[in-house]
Amino acid sequence: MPELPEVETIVRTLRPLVQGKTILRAQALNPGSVEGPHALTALVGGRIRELGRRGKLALLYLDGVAAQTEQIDGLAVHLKMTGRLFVYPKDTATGPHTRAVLDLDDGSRLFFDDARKFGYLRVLSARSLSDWGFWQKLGPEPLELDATAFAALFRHRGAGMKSLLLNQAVVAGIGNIYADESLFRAAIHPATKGTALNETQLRVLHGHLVDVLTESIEACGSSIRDYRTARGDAGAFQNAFRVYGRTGKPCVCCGAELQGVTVAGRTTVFCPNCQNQAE
DNA sequence: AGATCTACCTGGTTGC
DNA sequence: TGCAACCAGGTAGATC
Repeated sequence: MPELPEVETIVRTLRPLVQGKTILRAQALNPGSVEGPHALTALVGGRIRELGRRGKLALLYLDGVAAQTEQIDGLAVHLKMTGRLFVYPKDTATGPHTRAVLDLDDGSRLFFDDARKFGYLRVLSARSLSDWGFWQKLGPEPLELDATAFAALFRHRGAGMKSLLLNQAVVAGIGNIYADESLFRAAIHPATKGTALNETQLRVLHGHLVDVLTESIEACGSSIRDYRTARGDAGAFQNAFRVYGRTGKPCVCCGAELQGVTVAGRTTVFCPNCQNQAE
């Protein structure tokens, strides 16, 4: 389940494989995997200038493409649960879960594989972005915020912290894993309202969130099931989880049994002893 | 405003 | 062995 560190790792491993190459052919094997006003074929002729990331979106920026009268700026990819981006050698056959293929001018093939079809590709243009509510509402990048700016996002929010961290309009790129891990490290109960936390507690949370994201990026992300880097390697950060996926196991700090509950519609794991419920 | 529920989708796991 | 039930989870949209 790619969140910010996994998408960042994919972008970093993909960059040397595709940067500078030109897209000769673009096919959507599953039409439902392409969103927005443009067909995937609008990318043909574009040269991949740079790769980037925004929240959980991987971004390919293109030079030199215009579809009809519109300038095409690039491609956004949301991997959701099971999406993967892989570069294969010339003539590699598509697999049962390949949803889209970009053929590059050196013969290599960039596959978008997605078993569950939750993920999508979206061709970017001025029109495509202005139509895209999710993009327009995306909150700031957590690794680009200082503690003061981070705290300001939550201070006046009445919703629970877990729900706020998962809300991409509040802060971008956090999913279930890093929400649980950062709340545990900060000793904050997932249901604590933003308004119930003081400036110091929010600053502490910011520090732990930055740590957890940075450590995970250094470990090339967390591989639970499907996630792989663009080179096909598994990440290693799953070995550093303190709460995620550890329901019923002892807390690494106090030994209490970790509790699994549903918060904000998600499986949530926390330590009932270390993470006190604030009012 | 916030919480909760449902839909989307299907491979993997669990239970009988 | 076979198969049904259930789970994982990000986002959109509806409802309370």
